[in-house]
Amino acid sequence: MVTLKQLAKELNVSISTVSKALNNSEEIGEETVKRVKELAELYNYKPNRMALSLKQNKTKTIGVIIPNILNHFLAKVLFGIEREATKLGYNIITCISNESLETEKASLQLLASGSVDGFILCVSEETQIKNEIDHFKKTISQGLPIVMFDRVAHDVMCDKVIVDDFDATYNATKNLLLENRKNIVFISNIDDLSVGKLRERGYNKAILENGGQDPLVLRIFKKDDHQKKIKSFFRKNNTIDGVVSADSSSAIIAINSAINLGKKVPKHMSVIGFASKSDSNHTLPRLTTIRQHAKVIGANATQLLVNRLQNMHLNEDVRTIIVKTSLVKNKSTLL
Amino acid sequence: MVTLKQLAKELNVSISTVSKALNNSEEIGEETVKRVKELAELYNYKPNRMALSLKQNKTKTIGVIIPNILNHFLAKVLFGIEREATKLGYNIITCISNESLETEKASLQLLASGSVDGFILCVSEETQIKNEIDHFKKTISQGLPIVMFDRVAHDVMCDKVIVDDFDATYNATKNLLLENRKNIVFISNIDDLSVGKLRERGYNKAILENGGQDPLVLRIFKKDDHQKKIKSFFRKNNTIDGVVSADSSSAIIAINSAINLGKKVPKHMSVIGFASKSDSNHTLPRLTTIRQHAKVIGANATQLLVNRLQNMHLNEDVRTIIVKTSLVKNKSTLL
DNA sequence: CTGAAAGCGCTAACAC
DNA sequence: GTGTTAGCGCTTTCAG
Repeated sequence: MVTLKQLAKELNVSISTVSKALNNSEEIGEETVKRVKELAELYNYKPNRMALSLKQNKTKTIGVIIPNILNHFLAKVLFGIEREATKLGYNIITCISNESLETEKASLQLLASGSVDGFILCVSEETQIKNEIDHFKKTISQGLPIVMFDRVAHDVMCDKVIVDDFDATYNATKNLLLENRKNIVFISNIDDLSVGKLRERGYNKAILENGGQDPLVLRIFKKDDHQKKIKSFFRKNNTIDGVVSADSSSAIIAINSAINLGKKVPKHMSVIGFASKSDSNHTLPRLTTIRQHAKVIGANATQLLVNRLQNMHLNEDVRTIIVKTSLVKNKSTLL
Repeated sequence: MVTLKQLAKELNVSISTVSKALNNSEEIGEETVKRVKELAELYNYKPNRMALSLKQNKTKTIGVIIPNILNHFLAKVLFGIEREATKLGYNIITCISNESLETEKASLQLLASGSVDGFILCVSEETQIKNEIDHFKKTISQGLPIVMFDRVAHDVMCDKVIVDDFDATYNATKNLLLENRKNIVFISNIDDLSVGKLRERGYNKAILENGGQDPLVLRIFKKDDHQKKIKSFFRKNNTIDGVVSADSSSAIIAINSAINLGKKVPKHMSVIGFASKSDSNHTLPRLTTIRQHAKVIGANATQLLVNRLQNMHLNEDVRTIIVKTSLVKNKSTLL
């Protein structure tokens, strides 16, 4: 890596002259600027980012902490964050908390010591269960803004980007009721999470408003054999004619299990689930999906953070952006 | 962020005393060390990473450039990299090339100017097609080691971690031949990639060796409607009794399409595909899968890089690690 | 127009 | 034992 010092030496000028020339300062003579720029070009000079960061006390880097990168939704948000960050001239340092509070804390700590200008994060499961928020508050009070997305800690004052989870399942369930479905089950493998709870409540509300049946919830746990659990549930509850799923995997398995049991989808059973476009290709008929617009969420979060970083002095009020889901109707439902 | 300077001032000692005390230098008096550490603890002092990086000319950060984070295999490798890097005391900066040569170049350039100590990357599709390697060579000659995984540029001298793609499909196809399948098709949506080509060749070899049929390849392109293409292929080629798939999506769609057309899997048709465990849950019967051990690949790549970083002076020979796939037999095949 | 010097936060060789 | 100083690469004020 060539430095200003080396360029200066070779050109027989001072370091500051080189620096100014490269930064198009008006102070430097035209001729000198030309000479400097040519040599810099030749040697492919790029200012050292660490030195710049140290000097300017900003890193142009965003710390991203997500609980699980193998979750397709979270990966997609990360994609959105990366793309927007790159566009705005920021890099991202990614840490994976693995749903662990300790790991989340450690990553926050580590990156807070000068590696990043701020954070975008999705709260880990353990953190949500234990309702710990001190580490977030501490980070913010150190002058590092945080933007939370999807799973957020409501008691932390910071910018947030969330999904209208409640409305999404409420509307999806309403849709199935409109199809005159009489026995709709809600399937979830994320009932520990804030968003999982919201989704369940949306379903509950729609069912209770309608009054035709009682809410019926099938909870899937990590240790379960998902296929076996769903299939045997359908076998025992033979009158199920509708499924609302809080996650994509359960929805896919639900359709395939129903077909395996000889049912026709959507003739005998309609299925709606939170999923992405590629997921919906994994069933025939294609899954009617609740889309969360993950990339938009990532982009929004990034914009919120960068905006705050660039207006730190203004001390703006915190904002919460709600990204509306949309219901993409495919062939696993009638209407 | 509290600095050494502030601690020194408050303790009425010099900056270097504080620094030495915190670094357990033998030079400093016991009493002083204690005072310093207590205050540092109180203020939660952490050395500034940028300053350290600048001083020591190493960032303890790895640049990771991957073509597409929405690809489950790549996301999983990233997960493996992150976990191993964290374990070894490194952070990762992630850039997504989006399969674009230009983006890949830009990321490499940007991070090479002092942000990272080295790179782990998977070559983008465009880069492979155009067979460009200058940017890699340049980076390496600047003193930044590169480790390539999965899709590699063979003409670049660097450490590599690859998969035995050829053997994997060769063996998988052999397996179907052992089941006495007579009309086996190879389905791929990645035939542009080096790994896609290797997988096809493995299939070809097994088929040709056997001599019962000619190789038969169905290529899926991004713009295609994958479901439609596979389903109509099966309709037109009604005697297909075996599928080897180079990607998970095609395998899943193949099974579900076959079932949709009234065939029994694996009675009438066996299917094997590259896929992960979670993918194999998306069909009933579960997909017999070729597992690539993505996390292991990520961990190996990280170890190679860190090892090289820590032994830069030794100038060791480059190494290529081949991570063997394994064939996980589920119920979409007979044997 | 150009250069010297200070300083970002830290470490380490070298005084005292 | 503790402090002074130089220097990592850069920007920027202030002198010349």
